[in-house]
Amino acid sequence: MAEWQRTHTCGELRESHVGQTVTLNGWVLISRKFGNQVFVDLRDRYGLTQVVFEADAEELFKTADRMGREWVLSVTGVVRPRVEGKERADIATGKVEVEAKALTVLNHCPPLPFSVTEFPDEEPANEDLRLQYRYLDLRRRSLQQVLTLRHRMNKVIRDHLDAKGFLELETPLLGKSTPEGARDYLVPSRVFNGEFFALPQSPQLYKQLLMISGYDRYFQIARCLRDEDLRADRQPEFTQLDVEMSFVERDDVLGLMESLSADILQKCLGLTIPTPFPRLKYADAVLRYGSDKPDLRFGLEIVDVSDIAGESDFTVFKSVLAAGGVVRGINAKGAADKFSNSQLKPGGDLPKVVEVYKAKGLAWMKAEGDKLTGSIEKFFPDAVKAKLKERLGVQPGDLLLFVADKEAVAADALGALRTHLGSALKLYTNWWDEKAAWDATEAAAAKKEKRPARPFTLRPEHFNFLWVTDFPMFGWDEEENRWAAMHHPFTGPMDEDVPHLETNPGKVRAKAYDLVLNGYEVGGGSIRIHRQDVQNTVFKLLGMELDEAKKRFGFLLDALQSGAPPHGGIALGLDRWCMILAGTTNIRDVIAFPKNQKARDLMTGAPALVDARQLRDLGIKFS
RNA sequence: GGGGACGUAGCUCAAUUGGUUAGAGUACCGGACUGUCGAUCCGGUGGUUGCGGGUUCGAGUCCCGUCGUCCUCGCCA
Repeated sequence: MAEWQRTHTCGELRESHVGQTVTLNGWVLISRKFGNQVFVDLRDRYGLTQVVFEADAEELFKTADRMGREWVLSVTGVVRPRVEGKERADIATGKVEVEAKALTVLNHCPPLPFSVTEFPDEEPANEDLRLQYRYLDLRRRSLQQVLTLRHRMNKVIRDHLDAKGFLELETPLLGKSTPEGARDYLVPSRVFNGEFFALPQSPQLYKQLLMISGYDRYFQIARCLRDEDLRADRQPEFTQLDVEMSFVERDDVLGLMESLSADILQKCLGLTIPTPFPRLKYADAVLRYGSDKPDLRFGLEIVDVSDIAGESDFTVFKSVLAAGGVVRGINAKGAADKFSNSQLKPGGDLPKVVEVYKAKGLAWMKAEGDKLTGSIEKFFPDAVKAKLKERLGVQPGDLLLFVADKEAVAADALGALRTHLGSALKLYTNWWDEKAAWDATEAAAAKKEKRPARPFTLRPEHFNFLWVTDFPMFGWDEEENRWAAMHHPFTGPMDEDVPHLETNPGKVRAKAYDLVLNGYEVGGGSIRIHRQDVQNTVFKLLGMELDEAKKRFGFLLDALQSGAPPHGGIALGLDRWCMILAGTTNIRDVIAFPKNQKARDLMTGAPALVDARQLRDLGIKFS
């Protein structure tokens, strides 16, 4: 062992180590000169230890006085208790310090573009700067904690599935482009000029083939790649827990995921969450919450009032209904005085929320005493008002909001409005907001009372799981003027809907399910088609003639008639899981080296131009 | 492809209605200091206001263009 190598980590020393000579390796978080001592906080990912350089050790003292932040040190010294009354309750090593006897400066460090040290009241540097110097950003305590959490989550998953007999199997990255779904990232072949591999959007086809091969319980923590526009919760490459099982029905998959989810929350966060999770059919989710991934931490349900609106004299409502649209509303209980007229009128906060989804406007009424008021009230006869009040459960002080539009527009708009209202009216809070408030007050109190700060306690209700089931099998693609698979073309139809496949595809429901956590889609899967004839019918419906399907998926069609067992599975979006468990709303915060919003890596600069020679080898020319 | 927000010192931000030499905190450099711990105190360095053009006696501020970042609709089976 080299003489500078550590004997302990920076988070390890306690009173029991007093008197021992130890060697620590780490980074200088900060150093403070005060009279005859230089105090250096030495940091590694395990913690923080105070190292003291005394003035009588002249050479050491002089070097220590010159040291800057982020120098890399090896310090050998003696563990001693801190001076009485100077112990720190808020850090694990706070009862002791190390008196330096020898120092090796392993590396210097110039002042960095931004601070690695984090303070509660300090904004972190701009994200693009942090992404450019991601290796420095990753030194920050909060990111180290997130990546540690992510490791723990992966470990729980592997242990859990291994214990249940699942095999972790790998599938290729270089595959074949498939026509359905997202845009592929393509990889040109040097050997076959003009031909391309596609990076996988998911291991979907391979895992089905593994089932046919008899590996009846498979999983993989797999990277997936999709060349589509990004969002706060989307990256071009992301990680899925991919799972597939044979000889199972839907409830087997859901049950497995419930026990896995409970295990993750137990072992990562110490939380016991109730199982089984509630289930909601897709049609109900869209009708009552305006979303296929509703956040059920709060109520505020959407109510259809089309029939009642038809009895009013309000031409806006009546013309929408005549055109086949719907009128739906939300009763924001007790919110009549929470929004000003300027927030409600066209161009105001609330109408803006629905306009994003192409809704033509937002109508409203307020319940003042027994009366309904507002500009559209006059179009509603008393008898119709009474029906409206009953349908929406109106009480004095309520605010009623209505959208009249095509069904899909009304659902989307009211779904977004519901989320907006839930947040604005504080019907729910994200746990990290509660934690931030707790930490601020608790830290102050703890300092005053000279005691350790009590950590924020998570509660099971901070994590609201939900299954959404019974998705439609197909959706009509307006652009391409054809049916498109809602989930993917291998999703099995519900048995009782099979007869409608060719007569009424829009009515066919799929054996598909999504897992929703706090309004985020964190998983999705289905029971697959395991019969070639059904698969052929589906391809035909999707506008793929048999020989075309054979060209694209021939291997799968052959496999399906080579003894395919009934099978199904699911994929969990682990980045989103980690994001919610870590308490952030930005997926980049839980990925070590993420891409930016335009899918560029700001640190390496990728994607980038390549040498002309590389292009020539690949047979690629740009016009 | 559309909509929105933002871009000022290394970093985080301020700068009144278009008006003096663009400020503060922090970082950095120098000094003081016998138990500091986000030390404190004193002093100092640091600016192409993203870039280009325009309006004006005068532009960080207004206009046009452009680049970049984030959020979002479309898109993402």
